[in-house]
Amino acid sequence: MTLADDVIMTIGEAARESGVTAKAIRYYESIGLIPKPVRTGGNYRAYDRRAVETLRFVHRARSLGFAMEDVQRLLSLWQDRGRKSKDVRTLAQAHLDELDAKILALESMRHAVAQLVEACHGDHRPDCPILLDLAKGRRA
Amino acid sequence: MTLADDVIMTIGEAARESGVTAKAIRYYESIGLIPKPVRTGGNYRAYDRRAVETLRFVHRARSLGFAMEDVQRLLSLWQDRGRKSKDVRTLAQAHLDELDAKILALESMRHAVAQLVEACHGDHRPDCPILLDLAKGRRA
DNA sequence: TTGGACCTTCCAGCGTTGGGAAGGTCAAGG
DNA sequence: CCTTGACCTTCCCAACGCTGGAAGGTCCAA
Repeated sequence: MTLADDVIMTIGEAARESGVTAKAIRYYESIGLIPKPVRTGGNYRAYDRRAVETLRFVHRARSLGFAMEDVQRLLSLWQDRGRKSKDVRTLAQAHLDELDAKILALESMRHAVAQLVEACHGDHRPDCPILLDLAKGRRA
Repeated sequence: MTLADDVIMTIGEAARESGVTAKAIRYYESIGLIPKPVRTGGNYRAYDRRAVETLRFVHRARSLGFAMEDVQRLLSLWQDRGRKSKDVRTLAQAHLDELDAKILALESMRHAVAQLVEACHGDHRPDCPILLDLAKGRRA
């Protein structure tokens, strides 16, 4: 146990514990992704262990590339005891498909750019197949 | 020759010829990526063959994933007769490295998400390794 | 009491368009 | 000549997911 059950943190501490910046935490709150925390006498946001766990959940989901909308749905499913794992899996599978599409697009670009780089001798002379390609559009 | 030397086009025609939308052409002009075209009596932008070639150049560069800043530099190099092909190649190589980095990052995500999807049986039951992972942070 | 580290809210901006409103221009057809 | 409709103009807003900064309040320790 790193955290006791009754620990109350400021936004800065919650940020360090969760990996989400304080700015981002306020932003998540503003868009309704996470609930509004209670406030201290000095109007500071006060986070408990549970809130920090939620933040960590969000942080991990974001780091896996899930869009905010997906994170919202994942959070709902997480908190829904009656969820069907199928719904979670479907969401993740859709994200996987998106990742694949992005990777394919990037690899296609990578291939084309790599060919151009290879074709260019890269010396002091002005002749350059890269510029010729961009200008005329020859795709080998 | 598809285009005669003295053809003058409206923004819509230039858009169709170049692959860049009219909206994007105006944007490129607003940020100084392309020069301001002359205007007709009715205040319409008038593009000649050269301008459309430039737009096509931009379009191809963008489609290869070059950032606007890079496109700007590529345009300059293109128009510089005294350029060194080395400079062009260096730019393209840097972009290639960026593409590789992005692909690696996405593939790392893809790997993690794929594992989660595989681990989840995806039926009517609520138990779901995906949510467990996001919550507890176990990365296999 | 003073300093400095933290917190607060609000506003603005990043990049690359796309959408849409409100209005001007132009060519063709009646 | 007038209308129609396709095109053009400028301008502002939305998207994404935050980040930065300004102006000011709170808290703790020396």
